[in-house]
Amino acid sequence: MAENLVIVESPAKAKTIEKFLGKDYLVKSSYGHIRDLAKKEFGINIKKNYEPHYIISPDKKKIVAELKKLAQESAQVWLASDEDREGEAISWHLAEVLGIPPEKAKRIVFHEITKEAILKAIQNPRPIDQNLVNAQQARRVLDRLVGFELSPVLWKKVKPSLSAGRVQSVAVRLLVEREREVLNFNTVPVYRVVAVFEVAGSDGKITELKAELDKKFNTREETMAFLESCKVAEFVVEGVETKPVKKSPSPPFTTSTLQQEASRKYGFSVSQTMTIAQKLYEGGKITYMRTDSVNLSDLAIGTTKKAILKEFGEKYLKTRQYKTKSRGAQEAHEAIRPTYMEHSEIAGPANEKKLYELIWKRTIASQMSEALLEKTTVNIRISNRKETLVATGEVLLFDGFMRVYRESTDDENGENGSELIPPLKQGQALNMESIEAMQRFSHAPARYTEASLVKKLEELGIGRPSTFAPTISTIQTREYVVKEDRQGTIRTLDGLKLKDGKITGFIKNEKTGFEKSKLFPTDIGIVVNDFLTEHFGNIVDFNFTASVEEEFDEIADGKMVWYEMIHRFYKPFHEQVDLTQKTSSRSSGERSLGNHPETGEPVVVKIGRYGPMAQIGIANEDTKPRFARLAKGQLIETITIEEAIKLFALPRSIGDFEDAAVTVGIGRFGPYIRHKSAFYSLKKGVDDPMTVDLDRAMVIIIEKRTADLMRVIKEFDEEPELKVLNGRFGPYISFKKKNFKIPKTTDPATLSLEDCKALIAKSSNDK
DNA sequence: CAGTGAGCGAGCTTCCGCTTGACTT
Repeated sequence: MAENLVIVESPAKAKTIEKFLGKDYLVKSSYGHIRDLAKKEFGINIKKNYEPHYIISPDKKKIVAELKKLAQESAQVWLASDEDREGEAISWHLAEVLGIPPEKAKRIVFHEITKEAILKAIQNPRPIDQNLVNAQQARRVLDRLVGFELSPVLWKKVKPSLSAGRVQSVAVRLLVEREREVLNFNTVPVYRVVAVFEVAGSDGKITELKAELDKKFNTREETMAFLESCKVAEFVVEGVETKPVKKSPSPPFTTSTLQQEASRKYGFSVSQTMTIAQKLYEGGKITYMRTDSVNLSDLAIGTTKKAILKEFGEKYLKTRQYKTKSRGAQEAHEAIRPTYMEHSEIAGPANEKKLYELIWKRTIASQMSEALLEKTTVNIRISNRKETLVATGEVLLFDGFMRVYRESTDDENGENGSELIPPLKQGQALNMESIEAMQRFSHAPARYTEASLVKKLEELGIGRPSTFAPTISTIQTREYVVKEDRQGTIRTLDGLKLKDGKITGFIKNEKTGFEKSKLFPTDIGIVVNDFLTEHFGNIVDFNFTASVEEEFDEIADGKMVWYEMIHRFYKPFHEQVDLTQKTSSRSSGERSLGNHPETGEPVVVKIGRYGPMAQIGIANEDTKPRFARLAKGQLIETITIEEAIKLFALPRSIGDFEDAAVTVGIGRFGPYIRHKSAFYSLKKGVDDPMTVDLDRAMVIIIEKRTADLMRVIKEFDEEPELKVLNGRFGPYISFKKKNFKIPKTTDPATLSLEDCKALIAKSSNDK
């Protein structure tokens, strides 16, 4: 039996550390937190100074029992969870559960997984920092109180099963506010003018020089007048300015910057990025992937330096240490970097290779020289106008870090003046080749992607590296938000061109409103957000987290008592919850669209029991209202009365087949055909429910019937409720609406009724 | 799975932050 038991948070970390420590040390992992607040009565005794009631999480019972046993058998237990608020609390919970008095606990911390760092940590144990633990308890209790008091208000006032919380509700608010900015954006066209000049070099070769006018015109008339004057104008170089520009590399990856870059460069969702990174981490290929630190260990900087010298030479080397700038960072780990910098690539699945290379390049680049550019600006005077034409160009003098890595931006229509400027002298007259004026529309702020929302949350200090991906998925599973593509429309732009003394008009088409994998708030998201901002504005305030974080820091410094801080927050908050429960009315987001043009009945849209819907007419003794669900992409806030009325064209009857009526409608899962009480989905992008005809419907019905036949591997006359079917995950047994697995070694076609029943019985016994 | 659109109303839902697998119909 080992003399020493070391407990860390992550099993992969345990494996690595065990190698450094040798035989006398057994290194185990707690798999994160082992206890949490009970669910009953908040798990908090509000009357008794908010005393938390912790229980061992069900999925941790096994590991806790194992750790308990090992702790008893060991002479010493080293608590080596991360050095931050949560890590300190994990150690404290472990000490409590394993029966170690906190003052006797051997708490050790290290920020990098190297032999030196760990041996040093072992030599410097300390007691558990109770103040830091209390800061964590305050954080935990506050989040529970907010979440478990606000959510039930929503169940009562909006819809059951909804949720609210310090983090998710702000995330939704950001999306709702951005959506409104986009929808209310007033786009205005202006004319942008670009002139092309021909410049002869010393060798007689002609190069083009493009210059943009420093003014944009609002009307066609103004633009025409400008071009008219250019017909007779002379163009002279007024000034040439060149200045050197340095570009520095970005710091190494944190969780949030990795999610952003993987999204921009490869289109990965944030959870996809985290799953791939987890694989790389478990395989020992990268350091820990949930971090807010940009710090690199000395060892890492050393090996990075070596790799740069070997691949690119001394000219490209410039080592540096970066400082974290994000709010509330706790820096328990290093930045995300390759474990071994000498491996510029790895073997494995394509996505893992891609992400690894991205991390490798980013890390390498962070220790490379700045890129040197020369930026040139040329001002060109127009003899008969006061406006100036400006040409800008950039020349790369030394690539530096850009040789391996360039960061992408969220701005898709980024236009960089990176053209080469021919040598020019002040006072030089230029030969105008043509001038083009093109309409350009101002565009609304961009909608958030998953990754850009994470970026924003991090800027506001809301959420942690371990919760960014789960938060993004929570707001989607609650259906506050959908991730979607939008087709967009074509818009026609007006253009004017001056060439050879003549002005001609032309048009150009441009795609607008096109969106790819963007987050859109739903009606539920909007209604919940408006309700929360109206009644609990302080909780969904963008600075709420930042201000409570300041108080948590005070608690951690021993300058504030944690439950007193909670009390100051809870008292007014709870009163507000009570007041809202009692006085506010139900919130359905109802919006009146006016009256039906033919029948005069009122048309309204609101959230009903089954989601957003339109209603024509009101319920009373003689009239019954009609209902229709809103289509995908339609919002209560923006739908027009015409669009709403159109929804009532469905379901429509399209004829008879096999002596039964065939109808077409749109349901919760999209457009469908209904025939003899069976449903058949319409093909996405192929069939339109408004135009689909009987012939096409018959084809769909027959296709579905054949597909269903193929699905059946075996049926039994004696037991019609039992079937062997082919499903998404392979063959399975279906019995009384329940499904059962078939062992992979068994050929499903050979199963007898008895075999199936045996498999069902076996599966039931396992549970 | 998809149709519906009220108030007889059981019992349930829910937070954030640490960690990984389990395992889908």
